[in-house]
Amino acid sequence: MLPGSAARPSLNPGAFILLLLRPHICTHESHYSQCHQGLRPVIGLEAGKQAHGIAFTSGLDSDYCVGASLVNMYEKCDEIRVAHKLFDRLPQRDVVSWSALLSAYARKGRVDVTMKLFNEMTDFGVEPNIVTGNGVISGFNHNRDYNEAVVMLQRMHPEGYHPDDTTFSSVLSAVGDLKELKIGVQLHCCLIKQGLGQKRYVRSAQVDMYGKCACTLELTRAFDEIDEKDIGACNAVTTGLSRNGLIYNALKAFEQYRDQGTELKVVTWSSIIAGCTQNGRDIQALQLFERDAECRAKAKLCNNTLLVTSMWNYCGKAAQRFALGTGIADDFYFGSALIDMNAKCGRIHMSRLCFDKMPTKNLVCWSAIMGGYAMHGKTKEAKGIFDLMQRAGHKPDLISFCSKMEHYASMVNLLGHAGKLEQAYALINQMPFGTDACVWGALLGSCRLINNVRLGEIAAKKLFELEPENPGNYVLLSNIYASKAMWSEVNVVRDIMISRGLKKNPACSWIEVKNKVHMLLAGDKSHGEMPPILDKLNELSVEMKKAGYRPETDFVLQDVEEQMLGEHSEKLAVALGLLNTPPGTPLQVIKNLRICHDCHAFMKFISRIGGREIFVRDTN
DNA sequence: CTAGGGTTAG
Repeated sequence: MLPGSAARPSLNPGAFILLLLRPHICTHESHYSQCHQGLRPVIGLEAGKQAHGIAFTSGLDSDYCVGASLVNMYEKCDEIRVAHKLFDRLPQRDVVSWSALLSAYARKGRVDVTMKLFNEMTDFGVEPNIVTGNGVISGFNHNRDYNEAVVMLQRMHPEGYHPDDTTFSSVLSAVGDLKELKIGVQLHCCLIKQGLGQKRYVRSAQVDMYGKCACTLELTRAFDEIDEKDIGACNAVTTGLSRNGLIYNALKAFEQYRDQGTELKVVTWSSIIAGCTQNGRDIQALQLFERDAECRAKAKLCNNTLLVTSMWNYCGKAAQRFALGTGIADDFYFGSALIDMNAKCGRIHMSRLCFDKMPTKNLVCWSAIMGGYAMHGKTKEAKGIFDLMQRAGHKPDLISFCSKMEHYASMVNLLGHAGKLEQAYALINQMPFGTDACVWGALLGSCRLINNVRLGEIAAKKLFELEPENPGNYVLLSNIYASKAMWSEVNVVRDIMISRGLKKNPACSWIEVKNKVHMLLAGDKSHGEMPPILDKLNELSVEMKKAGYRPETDFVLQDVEEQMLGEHSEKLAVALGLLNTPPGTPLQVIKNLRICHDCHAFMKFISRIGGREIFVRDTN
């Protein structure tokens, strides 16, 4: 929305346009302070187009400064073709507009075009400068073309540009991602020689690089040598330490910094929370995130990694309320986290809303929504997103391939559940980028459904190579054998399990009721409400039988051990939820193993007769 | 005269 005071004559019109264009990336405080003179920052492509319109009608669009800014704006809004067209029409093209265009192509991963234009600009009588090179490097980094970033540095050097602090900061980051410690150390030496050793960005970039290369000693030294430890340095040391498992030290650094009283930014919080959750410190993560009494009461129960999901569910909603009010949700990282969180909590529709709301999207956002759809078995939507993403010019990377893997896995699941095992197997063989455990796991699970020994053995063989430590695969295969009374094969699989020291994970489900998380083990007598839960289940099974429901006896065999102990844990959790929440409340259950067919039928039935939304997810 | 392009941490 354009501010009403747009035509305010006291403002220099050129400056006004710049104000309008700049804040969509909202980084410079100076712009904010200027904005406070009656102008509010505008965000997104629509606003940018309006600004372009005003520039056009006032004839300012031919100004070469405004032009360069417009090129930049269109690129940041993911409209590189418009940006290039605008560039071509600029009456005057100087090093700044060239640089804007170059970094635009670099950000898109168009290495060829970038380098072609880089060579071409001299023919037009415009000499690239250090900022041009830095822009290209930054663009490559942004697109995770780290190798290209390093190559660009090497290219700049003989051409007589002296790398500056910006160059070193971004190249160090790239080198870290490449884990090229040797180059990192060389750069460290170079920058000291050039007297850039005390620059702020360079310092935290060094800490970051050593962290990414797993050199915690050097990391700590680099951090200690920083005289003025600012927020960037602290974020770098925190992530660097927790990324290498030194979560205790990371927390210490974080707390030291927090207690200085300086304002913490979203990245600081998210990095320490990510550090905690990745290192099994869920409770700390929870406490850090929300020091709320209610939440802490819950934290006492939260001593299991799986409960992170539940924590996100609770904290995530609060975070979302906060984020949507402040515009933080538009941030790539936060936005992606919201998309991911909502999907994991069964709110795929909300994920899509968050995704659609983001004014500009990067690869991570696309991957998050695609992964969400894949997670929910919505293969058509996932595929649609994948195609849209490519049309939007994003090169799928490892993460999108992982999502794509999940997408394939859910296709395999769908085919398998429809009894089309051969087709599922054929699909796996056609996968263009190799396979992984989740795809084979889907096939094995499907084989168990209809007890197909031949394909089950193929899938299991792959899985035993890919994840020899996962007991679930052995159990599934032995169950397939058991269903066909192939007892000697059952014993062989059991023996392998024993010889590898693997035990079947005990089945366990979690449910959140009245802000408390309850853990239910099959046949667990320690839960205080077990008698009413069992009564409720009896009552339900009577109703179900009346409605013509017959338990699928074969599948009861599936988890003989769990069955012997009593009711499956997810049934217990649902019964607890039914007893303790008003009618119509949705129930969310998390289970550590896969849900069995019988329980699935049970859930569907309860959902129908009780008019409840029931959401059960496993650990994947 | 100035403005416009590039800097780290999840």
